Amino acid sequence: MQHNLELAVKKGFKEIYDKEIDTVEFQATRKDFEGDITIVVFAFLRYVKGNPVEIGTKIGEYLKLNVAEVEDFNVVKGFLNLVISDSFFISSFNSILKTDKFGIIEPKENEKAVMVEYSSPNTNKPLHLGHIRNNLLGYSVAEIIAASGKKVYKTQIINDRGIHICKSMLAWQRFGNGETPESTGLKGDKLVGNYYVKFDQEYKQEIAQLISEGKTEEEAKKQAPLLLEAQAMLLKWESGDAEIVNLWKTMNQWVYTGFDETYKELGVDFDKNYYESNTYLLGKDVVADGLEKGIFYKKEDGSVWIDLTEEGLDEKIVLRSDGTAVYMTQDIGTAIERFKDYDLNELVYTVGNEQDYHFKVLFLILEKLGFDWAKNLYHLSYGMVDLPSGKMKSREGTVVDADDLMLEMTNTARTISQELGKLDGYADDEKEALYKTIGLGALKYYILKVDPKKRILFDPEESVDFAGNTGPFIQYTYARIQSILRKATFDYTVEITSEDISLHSKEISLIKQIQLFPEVIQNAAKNHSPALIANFTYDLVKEYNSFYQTVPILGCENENEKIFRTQLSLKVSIIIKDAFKLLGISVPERM
RNA sequence: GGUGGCAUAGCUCAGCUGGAUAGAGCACCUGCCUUCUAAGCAGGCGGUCCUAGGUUCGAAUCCUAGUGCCAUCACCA
Repeated sequence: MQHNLELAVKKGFKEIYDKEIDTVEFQATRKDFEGDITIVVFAFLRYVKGNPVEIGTKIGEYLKLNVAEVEDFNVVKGFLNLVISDSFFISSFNSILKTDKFGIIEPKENEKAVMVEYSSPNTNKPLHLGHIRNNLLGYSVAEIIAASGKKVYKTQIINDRGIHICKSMLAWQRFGNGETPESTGLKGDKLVGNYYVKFDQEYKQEIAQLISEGKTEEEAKKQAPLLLEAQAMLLKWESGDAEIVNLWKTMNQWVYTGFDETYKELGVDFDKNYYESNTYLLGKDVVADGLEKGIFYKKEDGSVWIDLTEEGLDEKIVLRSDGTAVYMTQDIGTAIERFKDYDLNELVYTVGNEQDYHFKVLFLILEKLGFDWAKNLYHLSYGMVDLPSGKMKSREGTVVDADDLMLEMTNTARTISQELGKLDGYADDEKEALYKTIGLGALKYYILKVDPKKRILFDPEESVDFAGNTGPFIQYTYARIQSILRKATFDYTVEITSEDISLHSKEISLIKQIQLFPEVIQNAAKNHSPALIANFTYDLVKEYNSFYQTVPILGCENENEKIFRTQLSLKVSIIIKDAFKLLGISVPERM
């Protein structure tokens, strides 16, 4: 439509003013003016001198005469508002109605894929609210990119080695009395997390003790026996000490079992897991290679660095003096590994904005090393989730636990649903499944509707809303449409044309909103932003509810109108479902 | 101190590549359930778009400087 108009406007300018126009600027007509699409006339003043109203009027007249769909026009200041005919909207809707998976593009064969990394937890503690944001974002962005027409692989790199896990292991050895998830009934990740906290408590006591014996705080922190022991344990692990490796395997397995449960509840999954214990040695040979090429340089003590001062950054270490790898080394190696493992073109890292600098450096290094895909690496950087009390800290127990939070959301959904009491005839297990759908819908929407890069302040005291711009509001609209469709026992598969009906303004608004969906998906994929999908869906639902409340659907006197409105409802519900799927949110048949 | 991000209604957030009188939700106030589910709809109240300059026919949006909050600048991850 826009394309046709653009051509017509260009042609009109040629005929009226004998001028070539490069582009025509369109926007949706604001609600308070008459019309459907607006051409910004100001932009033409570059080509033709004169009064914008006059120019707008001439172009308007030309379009009305030469473009069938343009029924009428009006000019307000420098804005040319065009009224588009019903027949355009009706035939546009008909083709949308016929399109299965409208707006969603299937990945092409033989095209290179995108890998999305998210979650990537440490194995010493349970997942918390921060991980929830990470998981929801990563999962959703992967879904969105897939819907935009690309093959996607979801992955995570599990931080299963290092001093942090040794701390949990040591505390368990010391104070655990052989506790297991089975013996305690605790989820494995919770049990291990408890020992991580236990370590910290005991460690702090030792520090206090040392300070009272006259050490400085700094000395005490470095000399506390527990820490020294944990470090010794790490060395043993690295040398392959059987007992330590066994303990490590056992405790990690506890954690994985716990994580799997949380991931399942949250509704996220992965195509491939990478483990740091397998990758932490990667990248060293690449560093050697880069050293030879002169990209890196060696300091006197043997450590290897890269100088990025010309790029406005610092010098960065890529290999320790003892030859061991740092985080950066490993990330270089892992990235290369992934491009070997899969036929990739892009790689998205879902990691908090505290690591902006790290990724900037990583991408730059890979580019300097000459990997042509380095320009297609993207750090999906998101803001922290803070509590009113400040930052969440696992060691201090000031975290909102992921499992607890999901449970609470389900409980809230249960309470509200029971108060409303609309679920007569539902079996108990159906009800429970529904509470989960609604509770998680509320949580996921709450987190995904905000721009990833902004920080979220989460107040556990104030529960997440279930009314207004929320997940349940949108789910509710879906359920209401399903109710209508259940009652629509007539045949509504026949095609309605502009011969049969004329459109209500609410129907036009609704069709206009529907038309945006494909573009929104592409935009969301390009910007890595589920928030765009959320906002679109909310607008769609608002339009629909207004339509629903204003005009009768099943109660229509006119058969053709009844059919058309049922079709509209059906398509809106499908788009709600598809859009929410991109956010990882499911929709209920009733609520 | 250097670098990066953020700043819009009392609160939580939209605002696409600059375009009309800056939009939603929550909260507060008014109406609407004998009609398709009121987790809804219609309306009201509420704004120096952090500040000051600049570019432009036109700036919440772009540029510069400043202020505030956050992050980051380790042979930690």
